[in-house]
Amino acid sequence: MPEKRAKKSAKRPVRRALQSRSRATVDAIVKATARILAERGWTALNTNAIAARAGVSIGSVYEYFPNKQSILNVIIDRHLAAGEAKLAEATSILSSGKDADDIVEAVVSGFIQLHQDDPRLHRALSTEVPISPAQRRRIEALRSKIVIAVTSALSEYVDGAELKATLLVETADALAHRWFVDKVGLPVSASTMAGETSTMLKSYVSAGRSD
Amino acid sequence: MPEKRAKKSAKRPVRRALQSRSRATVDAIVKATARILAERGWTALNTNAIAARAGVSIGSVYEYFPNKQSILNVIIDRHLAAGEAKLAEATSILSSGKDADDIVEAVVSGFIQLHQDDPRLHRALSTEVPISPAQRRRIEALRSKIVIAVTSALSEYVDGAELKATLLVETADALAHRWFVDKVGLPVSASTMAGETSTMLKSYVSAGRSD
Amino acid sequence: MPEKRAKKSAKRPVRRALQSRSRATVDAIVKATARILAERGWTALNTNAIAARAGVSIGSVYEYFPNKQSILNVIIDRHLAAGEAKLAEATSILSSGKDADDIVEAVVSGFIQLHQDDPRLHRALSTEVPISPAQRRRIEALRSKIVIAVTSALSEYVDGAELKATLLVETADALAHRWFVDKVGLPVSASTMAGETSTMLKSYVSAGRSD
Amino acid sequence: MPEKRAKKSAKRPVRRALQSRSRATVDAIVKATARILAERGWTALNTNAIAARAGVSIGSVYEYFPNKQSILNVIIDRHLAAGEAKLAEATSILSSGKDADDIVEAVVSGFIQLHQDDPRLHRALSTEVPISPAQRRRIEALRSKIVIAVTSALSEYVDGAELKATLLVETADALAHRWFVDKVGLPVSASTMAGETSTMLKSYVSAGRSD
DNA sequence: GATGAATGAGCTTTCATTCAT
DNA sequence: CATGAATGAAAGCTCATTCAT
Repeated sequence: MPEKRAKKSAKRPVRRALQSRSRATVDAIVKATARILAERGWTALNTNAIAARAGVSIGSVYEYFPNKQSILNVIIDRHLAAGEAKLAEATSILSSGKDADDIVEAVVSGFIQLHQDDPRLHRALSTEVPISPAQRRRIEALRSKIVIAVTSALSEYVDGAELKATLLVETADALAHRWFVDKVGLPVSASTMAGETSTMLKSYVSAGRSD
Repeated sequence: MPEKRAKKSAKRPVRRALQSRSRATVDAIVKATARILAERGWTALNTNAIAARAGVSIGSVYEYFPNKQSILNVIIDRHLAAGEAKLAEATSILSSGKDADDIVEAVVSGFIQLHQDDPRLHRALSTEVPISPAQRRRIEALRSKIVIAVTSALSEYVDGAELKATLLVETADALAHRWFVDKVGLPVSASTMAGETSTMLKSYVSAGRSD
Repeated sequence: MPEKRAKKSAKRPVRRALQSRSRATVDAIVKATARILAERGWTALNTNAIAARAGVSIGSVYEYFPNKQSILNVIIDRHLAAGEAKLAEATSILSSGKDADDIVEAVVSGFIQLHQDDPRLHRALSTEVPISPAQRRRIEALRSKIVIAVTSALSEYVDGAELKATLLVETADALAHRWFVDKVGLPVSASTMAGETSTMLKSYVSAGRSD
Repeated sequence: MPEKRAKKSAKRPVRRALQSRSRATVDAIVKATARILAERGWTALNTNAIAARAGVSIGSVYEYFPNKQSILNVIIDRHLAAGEAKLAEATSILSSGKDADDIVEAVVSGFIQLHQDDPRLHRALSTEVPISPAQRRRIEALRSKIVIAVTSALSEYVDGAELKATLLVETADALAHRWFVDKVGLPVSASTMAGETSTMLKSYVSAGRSD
C-alpha cells in the first residue's frame, strides 16, 4: 500500500493537501446549500440535493458534517461573521467619526450593505430556516455588540446614548431589510427610502443634544 | 304523515346541534394548530400532532380541511382579519384625529396591540411558516391599505405624506415586533421602548411641516 | 309518538310503503354505483361518492348493504340476471329453431345485445372491478348453462355438439366484447365484424355435419 | 499519485458490483410485484408488501421507482416486449410459411405460448390492474402490428386478408386466454380446445379462396 | 330508520442518515 | 476517505365503516 507509506513518511504536505481538499469539499457543500436556499428555498433543501449540487456524494457530506443542521449553522455563522466584519470595519469609522450624523450614516449603510449581499439567501435565512435557540443567542449577541459599539460612539455626542443606539440599530436593520430584501410596495426607489431612513434617524439621534 | 312533520320540526335543532359539533371540531383543529405552532414551532407541526392535540381523529382533520396548508391558511386569514379589524378601528381614530401626533400614536399602538396578541404564534407565523405567494400578496395588500389610510390621514398635516406614511408604518410594525415579540436585549422595558418609538416617529412625521 | 302506533296498528300498508321506500333507496344506491362505475371507473368509486350520487346519507348505504362489495355484488347479479333472461329468451328460439345457422345467429346476437347494453359499465365490470371467487363461480355457472342449452339445441344438427357449443359461445362472447365494448382498431364497422363473426361460426358449426 | 491509479483500476469492478447490486434490487422489486399480483391480486398489491416480498426496504423501492404505478409499467412493458418478441419470431415463420394453415397455426400457438407464461399474472394484468390510456394505446398498437403482419402474410393466399386477419388474431387471443388462463368449464383438455380452435380458424381463413 | 360526523387502519411517499464496498 | 445503495421513521392523506344524535 504505497499511499499509506506516503502518508506516514510525508505527513505534513499530504495532510495539508488533504486539508485543502477537505476545505474545498466543505466549501462546495456550504456553497451548494446557500445556492439552493437562495434559489429554491428551504422546502427544496435536502441533503441529496446538496450533495448533487456540490458535486460530491451524500456520503461525503456526512463525512464533513454530522447532520443537515450543521451545514446551515456554517452558513449562519458565515453570515454572522460577515456582520462582525462589517461591525469591525464600521467601528473604525465610528471611532474616527466627526459627528453623530456620520455614525447614523455608517450604521444605516452598514445594514444596507449586509442585506444587499445575496438578498434571496438573506430572506431564506430570516424567514424560512428554523433557527435553533443557540443560533438565536449568537444573533442576539452580535446585535448586542453592535449596539454597544454604537452606544460608545454616540455617547460623546448625545444623552441617553444606549436607548438611541438601540432604536437606531433596530430601525436601520429592519428598514434595510424591508427596502432591499422584501422590496415591495415602495412608493419610491429603495435608495430614496434609504435616504429618508437616514434623515429620520439623524434627526432622532441629534434631537435634544446638549450643544 | 306525522313522521314527516315530526322530522321536519326536529330537523332544525339536530342540524344546529350537528353544525355546532362541526364548528367545535373545526375550532379545535385550528386552535390546536395555533397552539402547537406557538409552543413547539413549525417543525413540530404535523397533522397527527394536530389531531391528537385537538382531541379528534386524523380523519376528522381531513373531513374539514383538504390539506395541512389549508389549516394554516385559516390561521393566517384570522391574523389578517385581526389586522384589518384593527385598521378599521384605527381609521376612525385617524379621521377624527386632532393632529399628526395622534395619528402616529394610533399607528404605533395599533401595531403593538397586534403583536402583543399571542406573540409566540405571531413569531412562528412570521419567521417559520412557509407563506404561499397568494398569502404574501394578501399580506402586502393589507400593508398597502394601511399605508393608504395613514397617508390620507397625514396628508392634511404634512407634505410628502405617502413617503412618511410608509416609513411610519414599516418602522412601527418592525419595532413593535422587536419590542414585543422578540423581546431581547432591551436596555429598558418594552413599553419604554414603545414610548421612544413614538417620540422618534412623531418628530419625524412633523419635521419640516409648513406651519 | 304517533308514528310508532301508526306502524303497529296498520302494519301491512306501512310495511309495504316502507318496503317500497327501501326498494327505492336500494335502487338509487345501486344505480348510483353503476353510473359512477360507467362514467368514472373503479378508482373513482367510493362509498361517499355513491351516497352523494344516490342522494342518500352514507349511513343509509350501510343500512341496506353490509359493505361496499355487496353493492357491487348486486350489480354483478343484475348483469348475470340479464344474461340469464337473455338465455331464457334465446332458449325458445333455440328450441323452435329451424337449423344450426339460426342457433349461431341467436347466440351471436344475444351476446351482442348483452354487450351493447351500457358498454362502459360492462367494461368497468369486466376489467376493473375485483371479482370474488364466489362471483367468478356464478359467472362460470351461467356460462355453463348457456353452453348446455346451446349444446342441446345443436345436438340434433351436428356431431360433437358440446365441443362446438363451447367454442361458439366463447367466441361469440369474446368477439362481441371486442367489437362493441373495446371498439378499437377495427378495419370495418362493428356490425360488419359481427356479420363476419356469424359467418365464421356458422361455417364452423356446420362443418362435417352428417346430412 | 498511486492512490488515484489504484482507485481508477478498482473503480470499474466496484462500479460493476454496484450496478449489479442495483440491478438485483430492481429485479427483486419487479419480481416481487409480479408474484404478489399473480398470487394475491391487485387488491393485495401495495408498496410495503412489495418491499417486504422483495426483501428490501420501502426506501429502496422509491430509490428505483418514482411511484407504485411505474413498477407496474415495467411489468406491463415486459409483457408487451414478450409479445413483440413473439411477433418478431412469428413473422419469420409467417413470411417463410408454406400456406395459410401454417399462418393460422403460428398465430394460434403464438398466443397460447404468450398466455401460458405465468397465466395468473396474465389474468391479474388483464382484468384487475388499472391500465393508463398510454398503456392501452401501446397494447392496441401491438395488436395492430400483429394484425398488419398477419394480413400481409395472408394476403397472398386469400381475399379480404385484413378482415380475416383481424378475426383470426382476436379469436386466437381471446380463446387462448379462455383455455389457458381462465381454464374453466372445458369439456375436454385445453390442448384439445386449442386444436379445435385451429381447425375452426383454418377453415374460416381458407373459406372462399380462389384456387 | 335516517343522518353525517367521526373514526383509524392502512396506504403512498419523502428524506435524513448509515454503512458495505 | 469516497461512494451511493440501502434504510426506515415519519409524514400526508384516503376511505370503508361505525355510531351518537
